[in-house]
Order: sequence, then structure tokens, then C-alpha cells
Amino acid sequence: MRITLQQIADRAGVSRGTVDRALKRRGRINAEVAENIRQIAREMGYSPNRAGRALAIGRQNLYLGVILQAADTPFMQNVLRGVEDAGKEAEQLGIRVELRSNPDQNAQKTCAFMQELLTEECQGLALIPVEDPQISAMIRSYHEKGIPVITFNSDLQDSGRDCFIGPDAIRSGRTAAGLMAEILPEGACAAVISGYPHNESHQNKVNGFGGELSCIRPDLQLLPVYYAYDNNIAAGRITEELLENYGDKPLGIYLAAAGAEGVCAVLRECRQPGQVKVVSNDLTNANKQALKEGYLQFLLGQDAYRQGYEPIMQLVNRLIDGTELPSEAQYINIDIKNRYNLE
Amino acid sequence: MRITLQQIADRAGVSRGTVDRALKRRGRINAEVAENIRQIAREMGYSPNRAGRALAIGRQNLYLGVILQAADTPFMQNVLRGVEDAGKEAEQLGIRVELRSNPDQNAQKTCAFMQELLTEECQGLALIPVEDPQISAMIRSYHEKGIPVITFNSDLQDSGRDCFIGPDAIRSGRTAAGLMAEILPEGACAAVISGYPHNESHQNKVNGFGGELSCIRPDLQLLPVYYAYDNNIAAGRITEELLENYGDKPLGIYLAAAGAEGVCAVLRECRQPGQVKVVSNDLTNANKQALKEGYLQFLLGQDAYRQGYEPIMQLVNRLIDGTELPSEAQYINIDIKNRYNLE
DNA sequence: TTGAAAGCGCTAACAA
DNA sequence: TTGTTAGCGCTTTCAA
Repeated sequence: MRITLQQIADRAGVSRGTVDRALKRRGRINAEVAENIRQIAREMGYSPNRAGRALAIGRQNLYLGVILQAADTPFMQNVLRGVEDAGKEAEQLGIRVELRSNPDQNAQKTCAFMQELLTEECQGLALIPVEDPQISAMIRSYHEKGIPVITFNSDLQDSGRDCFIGPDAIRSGRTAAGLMAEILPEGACAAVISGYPHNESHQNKVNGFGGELSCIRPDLQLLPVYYAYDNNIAAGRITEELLENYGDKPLGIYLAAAGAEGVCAVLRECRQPGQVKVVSNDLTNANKQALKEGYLQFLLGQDAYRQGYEPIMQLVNRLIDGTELPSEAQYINIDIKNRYNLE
Repeated sequence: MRITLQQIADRAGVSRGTVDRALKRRGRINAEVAENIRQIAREMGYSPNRAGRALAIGRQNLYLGVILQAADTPFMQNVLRGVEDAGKEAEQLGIRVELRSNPDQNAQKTCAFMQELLTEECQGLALIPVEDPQISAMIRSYHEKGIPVITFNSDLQDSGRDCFIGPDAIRSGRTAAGLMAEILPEGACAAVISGYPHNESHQNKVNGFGGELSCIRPDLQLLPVYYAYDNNIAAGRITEELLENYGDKPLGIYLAAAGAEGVCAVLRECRQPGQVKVVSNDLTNANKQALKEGYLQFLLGQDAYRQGYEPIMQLVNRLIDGTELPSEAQYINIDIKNRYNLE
């Protein structure tokens, strides 16, 4: 049988309550006695029973808040699935999960949600932030109250959040560059279609891609960056332009943001699969289809499910095991998919 | 607050014990009453509290058995890490995990372990099998006693195991073919270095690779399969031979089994990184190093950690939640790694 | 066939 | 500063 608090108490000649206080460092305890108890616990190899703890703290009616942005994109749907699964696990342990979704990425509304959860005294918050000083200020209020905040999917610098869980955009761009470098022939052109010029994540991918590619394949002609504003039609137009201007050479296109569908629509019209090499982000159904048909060579996934699942579970574990959250960013693995290892 | 057994009992006008019997279908209960209780539970949206259950069943001193083979390879070390982490989680819930490792893949010893765990009445077994009728017979004895058996890493057909968790070798070979097809130029030679001719997993990879590659790149010259018997020196010799015979053409090498280190040692001597295109299995440190240096283009991982972690956790969940195990094979994702998305 | 009660390991409120 | 106790939700044993 595993070691229990009672066994430690017996050995130390004190009561269970005292052992608990010593181990949890809740003050109000004789320092010497406490140290002795901790020593004994260490010797006996004590590690708390998770079920016991979960059951006991369940009386406090604990709950966690989650705030999502723009949950209607295919990517966010997968994030949502992760959130929901983690939520189910939490509820099975008696921890409620309050989910709020913000369709229009509105900072005001996000703030209102945060205020609401704060006044209801939630025990932790996982949120996809929108870039806004109000949000940062709100995160600081959480921090002052000792309520942990995890940003996920995208980070908010200097907001005082406890940790961030999400993609490493620069690395994602570099990974795409590595793929492009392998598949483009000597002297080819490499184009980048990004989303928004001021989106940090998009920009990081672009920089990661361009920086790495020009370094490892100096023979390629790296074209200036295009912006499609996450719009398929715009991406399609850019593709037409690219084909017109550089269609006589081998061509590679890296999509740092949405728009692959638009690109592939144009390629389907006037090119054979694989003639233009395309590397894109986002494991959407349309993209998977294009990958299977050969109009996309590689897809880079960010494991959307895990991005939703992990933050909740970390808050849950903090609550139950009392472990502290990691203080640094935790980057989700970058998945490379070709048509054979999809799913 | 979540619905509890007591609340259902109150509504149904019976005791907690009766509700439990009705929901768990432990017989000895009036059929009508039972149906009524189940109906109420459904209406109230009851779902059991995991912590409560874990705590209660903890009194039975439950334990699970795990049997590993040849745990000294780098791959198995990662599997082991997964097993250990899952074991820790199990122990935190009061479920003991008994781990046995079989260094020399001996069927006799594996059988002895299985017999031992069986007589000690373990509540579930996860094992990496060795191909042997004795093992299959043992699995059947488990089955008769109602003790679930999960094979992992490699399967044992027709043994009556409850489910298999591991890699899909054919798909792994196809994935490698997809990569090779992208990076080899027109008219190149493609070689395959496998491990053992009679190893099913190796053979599946070879078939997946060859079948797919000849289909999507008929212009390539697919060389006959070489066998290196998981030996780096042999793999190196094969590489020398390949360079000698086909060194004037562009060349690609797919490693379906161990030996990449030997291949890279030869390439380091007489070729520039990337001159010969190499796709290999196994995320060993040596392979990662070669990937970074450019002597390997891609590595295919089988998420060794998950292969160890998942089987244990599924047995744990079965014990705690009483859910049945999936009856089919569960394939672990195939990870494509280039030098940028390692880790 | 059912109810009552003990107990799993832990936390927290209250007493001492 | 410490001990005692009730109770979290569930399973299981023993009585009825």
C-alpha cells in the first residue's frame, strides 16, 4: 500500500492535521516539528493520493474560466474540442469549467467576461487574448488576487500572465523553409503569402521562413512578401500574379496564414498537382483534401487539440496537486503532414 | 454542484446502494426499480465522480502488469519513459503498476512473467509480445479469466488480445515514400535498407515504401531491398556498395529499420550533406544529430513515449471508470521530423 | 431485494 | 500550535 498522511502522522507522533500543515506549509506550526515531519515524509517516499485530494477540495465548488476567440474557424473548432475534453475530465473530478467564446475578437467583451469570472472568484483562467492594454490590465488584476492566468494559442507580452501555451511561430516558419529547401530545384522562385502585416504571429512565420531559406538556399530567388488578409480570393489573385510573372521558372509558395484554398483553386485551373510546390499552415479539411490531391506538398499543424486541452489540464492539476504552473512559454510541437500521415 | 448517487437515490426514493447496483448492473435488484433508477439518472445527467470511484476501489489493492522487451535500445527507453509516467499517475490514484523487462526477447521468460502476474491476479496486462505460440496461449488464459490484455508496440495476431496500440508500419513506409518522392530528382535511384527479412514490421515498411513509390514516381529506379540486420556496420557496407554502383546518379536511401548511423558514417566520409537523400526511422540522438547536420533529410518517429503511456492509461481508465477497452487496433501518429521541428 | 454503515485519503473548520 | 472531526462520492460488506 502507498504511504498515507496517517502513516506519517503515526511515525512522527502527531496528528494527520499537523502533517498536512507541515507538508502544505500553511504556517501556524512549530518550525522544528514541521521540518521533522517533512523529513519523515521524504524518507517514507510520500506522494499524495490524487483522488483523495480531488475529493476533499471538491467541497469548495471550484471552477475555472476559459475564454476563446472566434471559435467558428476550423482551427478553433479543434482547439474547442480539446477544451471540451479537458473540461469533461475536470468535471469528473468535481471542477467546473466555465467556457466563454468571443465571436468577434472584441477586447471590450473579452474584458467583460474576465471581469465577470473575476468577481465570481474563479480559481484560474485560460484565455486566448486579443492585443489590447485593457486585457493586460485585467490580467494584472488576476495576478494581484493570486488567480493564475494562462494565455494560449497567442501570447500577450508583459501582461503578467503566468504562462503561455501555443505555437512557436518563428520555428514554424523555419520548418517550412526546411521543407521548401528540400523540394525546390536549383534557381527556383520562393514566394510567401502572409496574412496581416501587423499580426505578430504571421510576421514571425514570415521572418522565420525568409531568414532560414535565404541562409540554406541562397540560390533561390526569394520574392517580396504578399499579404492576403486571410482571404482566399485575395490569395488566389496573388497566385495568378505569381504565375504570370514567374510562371516560367519553378515556383514555391509558402502560406504563413489562411488562403491556401484560394491558392489551390487557381492551381487546379491551370497547373498539374505538384508543379508549383506549396507549403501551408492549418489542417483544415479543404487543405487536407488539397494535400491528398497533390496541390499542397506539406501542411504544418499546430496540434490545435492540444492547444485547447493542455491549458485547462494544467490549471486542473495545479488545483488538485497544488503544483505551481511553469513560468515559461510552452511550445506545442510542430506537425509536418504529407498526404500519408494525415490524421 | 454535480449530480451524485445520493441525489438520484433521493429522487428515486431508494438508498445509495440500490442506485449503485442499478447503474452497475450487479444483479440482485428488482428489474423495474433498476430501470426506473437508470431513467432518473439519465434525466439528471449523472456521470460518476472519478475521484470518488478511484478512492473507493483503492481498497482492493489493484495492480496492473507491464512487460517490456529489450528495454536497452534508445527507442525503448522512450517507451519506458511513457510507461513510467503513466505508472506514476496510476499510483497517484492508488493503482500499483508492476513492470517487468525482458532483455533478450525470450519467449520463455515472457511467459514466466505472464504466469506470475496471472497467479497474483493482476487486473490488466500491457505487453510487448514476442512472436510465439506460448505467448498467444497465455493471452488466452488471461482472456478466460476476464483479465484484459493490451499488446503494444508490436501486435500478436489471433492471440485474443483485447486491443493493440502501436505503429502502422505500412503507412510509415508510405509516408517515407511520399517524402522521398518529393526530394528525389527525375531518374534518381531509390534504395531501401531494411532490418530482417522475416520481421513483419520491417517488411511492412518496405512494402509500403516500395509499393507507393513505384506508383507515384515511376521514373525512379527502385533498387532491390538490402538487409542490414539492425547493424550499423552492415548498413555502412551497403551504403559503400550503393555509392560504388549507383554513385554517379542522384541517390535516395530509405532506412526501414536501424542502421542510419552506419549509413551516415559512410556519407560523412565521402559526400556533402544532402547529396544523398536519406529518410530514416527512429528518433535516436545519433539520428537527430545527423538530421541537424543534413546527412539525414527526414526522420519518421512513432511517438515512442505515447506507445508506452497510452496502454497503461487505458487500463487505468478501464479500472476506474469501468469503461470497456476499444476492441480494435489504435495506431499512433506518424511524426515527420526535419531539422527544425525536432523535439 | 434492499438499506445501513464503514472506509478509501485528504482538507478544513472548529476545539482545545 | 495542535488534535479532532466531518465530509467529499463511491464501493462493498453485512444485516435486515
